[in-house]
Amino acid sequence: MITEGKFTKGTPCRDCPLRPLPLFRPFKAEELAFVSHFKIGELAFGASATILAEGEQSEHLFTVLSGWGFRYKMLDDGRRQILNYVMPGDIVGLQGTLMGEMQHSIEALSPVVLCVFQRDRLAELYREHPDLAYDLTWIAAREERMLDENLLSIGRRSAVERAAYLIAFLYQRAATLELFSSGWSVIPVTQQHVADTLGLSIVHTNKTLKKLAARGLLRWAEKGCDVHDIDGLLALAGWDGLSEPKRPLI
Amino acid sequence: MITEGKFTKGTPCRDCPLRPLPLFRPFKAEELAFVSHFKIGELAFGASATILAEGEQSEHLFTVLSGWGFRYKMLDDGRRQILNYVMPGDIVGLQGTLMGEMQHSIEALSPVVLCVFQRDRLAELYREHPDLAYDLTWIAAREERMLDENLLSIGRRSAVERAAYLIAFLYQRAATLELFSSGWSVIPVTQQHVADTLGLSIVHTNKTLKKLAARGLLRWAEKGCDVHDIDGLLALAGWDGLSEPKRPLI
DNA sequence: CGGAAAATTGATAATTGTCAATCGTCGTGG
DNA sequence: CCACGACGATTGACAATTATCAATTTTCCG
Repeated sequence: MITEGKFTKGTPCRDCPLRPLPLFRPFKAEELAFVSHFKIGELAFGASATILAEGEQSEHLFTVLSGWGFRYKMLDDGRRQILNYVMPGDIVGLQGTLMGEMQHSIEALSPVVLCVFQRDRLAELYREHPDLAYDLTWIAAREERMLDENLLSIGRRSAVERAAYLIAFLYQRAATLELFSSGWSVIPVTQQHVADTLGLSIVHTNKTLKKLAARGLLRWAEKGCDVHDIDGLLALAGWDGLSEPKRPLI
Repeated sequence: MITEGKFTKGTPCRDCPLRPLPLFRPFKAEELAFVSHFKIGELAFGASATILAEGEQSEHLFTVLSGWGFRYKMLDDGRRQILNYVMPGDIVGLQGTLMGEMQHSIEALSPVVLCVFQRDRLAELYREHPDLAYDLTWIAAREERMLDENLLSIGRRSAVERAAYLIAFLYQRAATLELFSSGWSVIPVTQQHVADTLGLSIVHTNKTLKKLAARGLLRWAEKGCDVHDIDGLLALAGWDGLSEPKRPLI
């Protein structure tokens, strides 16, 4: 298990594999130039590595370039709550960068590569590139929106509804990123991750997922959850699904 | 019940009653000048008025000048989840302003007065006042942090711990705003609000609060919760409490 | 005074958690 | 190639927590 990430120079932003996705809003040439300058390299982690730890002063700001991870907090006695998942295009470490210490940890679910940005230059970003500054706020507001949904789900949905919501949520996020191109759609989480996201015990989570499988909505596959019927999941959760217009990528 | 707010010219920012609080970071003269110009008036609501409704296009951006409110979402069948509370100095409507439609509603707990900002001028804020833009992002990150804590609480704490956490959280936020100057400390919520925040039923919430009262940690007073032993609540919740350095006010 | 909203209570039911195994898969070392 | 061990999934039995139902009581206000 790699805990320290491996640093490399990485690919230049102009060759960014993410930016061409239809999901992301177009980027002005000067913005691209600035971001290229803002990025100082890449950091690679293995699956289950700790990317950022609670209590750390984060020196840098990151964008996920590839891979899946999750943000979580723990209580003193070890109870863990997964707050949200991070996927390509997500910004990571912003809370820590703005407010000092990280108040949550981030762990890799699969091998993860981050773009590394120099914290010092953030002021320059705000000074010289108001559009990018706006984008940062936008991205923070988007995270808030996801957390609102999660809170609603954990607080008020039943176990089955909650599970359906979570799987549908992850499926849709990954689908818009075109992570399922290869034909099947496996979300790389264990049932323990699902349990820690839903606020349920592992045993009850297992029984709940079985119910969803019995309805033909999903199947538990090798190393994750294979979605069979996204519409069924959405209906069961009573959720409209993600409504994401074009979003910024930094 | 007032649903439409009453609009007035309001007090000029230079006489803002909030800004002098030690909680808020100092403000440069030019920032004050811009914000004065950014603010177009005030909007007053009565207790239990709907300040913003899910689905609305919000024309404006607001800062709470006085009063308590809460943000919430509902499922189709009426189940309600309170996401967070809003208090003086909090920004309201940012999600809607940035991303289009509001995805949650906001209701007043007590009479509330908002400062109203012209949405159109937001671009100008980003262009001309990078420090204020930074503050906006900072405030969004702060909200995210509070939501993280809430999520941890709802997902992983027991009913009693959850209730203790919530009351301590609200108490501390109000205390830093010096809302309890008059000697006693009553949080203006009903048990239904507590229930909808904790994700519990009203009956079980009542029994849970009784347990806290039996331990001498609080008492249910007229129109709210009177905190008797904040340290006891913090200890019971296993929570360190709010750690807020100076924060920006817009 | 009357009525409505909020708080309280006890009884009972449903949901979810805990315990204790078992099973399956997979990678490693012999 | 096979045994071993680790981790994750699965199960059944039972316990604890939380929800629901159905009153009552209390408080608040016009």
